[in-house]
Amino acid sequence: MGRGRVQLKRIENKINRQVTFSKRRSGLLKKANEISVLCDAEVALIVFSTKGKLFEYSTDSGMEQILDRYERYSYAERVLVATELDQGNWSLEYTKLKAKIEILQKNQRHFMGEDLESMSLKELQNLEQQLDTALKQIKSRRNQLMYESIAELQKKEKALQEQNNQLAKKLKEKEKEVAQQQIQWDQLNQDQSSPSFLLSQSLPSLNVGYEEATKAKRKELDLEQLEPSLRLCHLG
Amino acid sequence: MGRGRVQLKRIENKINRQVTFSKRRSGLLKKANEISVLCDAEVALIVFSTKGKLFEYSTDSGMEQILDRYERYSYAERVLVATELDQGNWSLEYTKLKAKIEILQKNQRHFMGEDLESMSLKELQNLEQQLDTALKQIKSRRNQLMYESIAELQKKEKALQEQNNQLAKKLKEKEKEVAQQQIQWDQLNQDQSSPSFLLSQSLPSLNVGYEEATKAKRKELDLEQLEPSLRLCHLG
DNA sequence: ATCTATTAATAAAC
DNA sequence: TGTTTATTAATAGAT
Repeated sequence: MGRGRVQLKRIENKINRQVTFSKRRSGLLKKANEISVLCDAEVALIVFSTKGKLFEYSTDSGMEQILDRYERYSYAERVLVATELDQGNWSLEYTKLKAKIEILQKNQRHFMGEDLESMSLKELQNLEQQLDTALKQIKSRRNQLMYESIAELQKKEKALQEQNNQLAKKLKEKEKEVAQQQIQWDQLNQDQSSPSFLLSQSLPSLNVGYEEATKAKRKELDLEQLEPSLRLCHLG
Repeated sequence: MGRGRVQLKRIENKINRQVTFSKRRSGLLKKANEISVLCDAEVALIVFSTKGKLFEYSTDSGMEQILDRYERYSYAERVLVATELDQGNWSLEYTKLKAKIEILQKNQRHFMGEDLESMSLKELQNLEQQLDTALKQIKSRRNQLMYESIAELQKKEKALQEQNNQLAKKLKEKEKEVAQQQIQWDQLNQDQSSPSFLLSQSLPSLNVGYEEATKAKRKELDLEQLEPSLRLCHLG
């Protein structure tokens, strides 16, 4: 039927094959429907194009029901055949897996942010949410490690800062001490330079004055200098 | 085709119907085979006669194979097509998404490292690679931020450490200075105390005793108290 | 997608 | 069922 007859073999021309597929497919579906109606038969027709697109026809009883009926009907026979051909199971498994991978890859494209044009907002939202969940698991361990690292560094920083403050404080006090002694030293120096000639004249009252000043100074040091250092040791 | 056309309705005459069924059945199977061969399509055809007898055709990949593929493929898609027709756009979207989510979730289980028993090595390899790629993108930004944070903390730590060292150094020098002045002071004190007790012999030894005790104490504190605290700073 | 020449399918009869 | 035949339907190739 058509201009010239066709051989029953795969049409190599891609375009021709596609066109023929389209035409014959509709014809097949039509005939499936016709026999179903005319002859009161239950028909299920499944066609996958080369590209993997699905076309189907089924009597109004519904595809699922017919397939169930088929399963029931052919159960015994099929089990036998399957057992007999359990050597052929291998290539069967292969085809099975191939088909599975087909689906996985399609979804994986979405997981990888590709092929998103075909997705609705809602679908994208779902995808995003699921990806978030998946990522959380994997990021978890790494984050944990990094957070620990940061926390430790911060702790270290804090400790160093504290020590820094302590040292600064101590330093300041030491400087004060130095300044104080400088003053004393200067005073002494002064006291000595003028009474130095009195000293040779043996003036005793100066000695008492010196003792008193030294004693006071010593007391001050004990309180202000030694105590802080002790405190530091306790804190360190 | 045939003598006179036929209406598309059930043939009431039982004999006619049976005859037509037989003829059309073989025609249908033939055409199914033809499209399969010509167009490289996967076809499954199941026909139950009124009497319940089964006739079937399937591409050489095998009926079971095709039905499995159908189940997988149409699980989501079929629901769409079926409901697309008699439902409005709104519930259409809903059904569509529901079906799609179903598929996504199945694959997402794999993406989340669950339900892996059912996966082949090849599938697992694919999954792993895809996940790696996807994760890289998302981890990138976060890692960048965290690395920056760590680097900054380390820099800060180093600066503080340096400052600490500087302070410790300065402190040491100040102490040295203090000690130096102490010596000078003591010397001065001695120079003064010997001529002074020549003048007043009443209670000079008490003063000397005080001086000596104070000096000893001071030394002890410098060595045992201040040094450890400095050491601590270097280690901190 | 639409058209048409041609083949294929098949209804009716045997 | 299988054949034959008249007729319609399907469709290959072209537009």
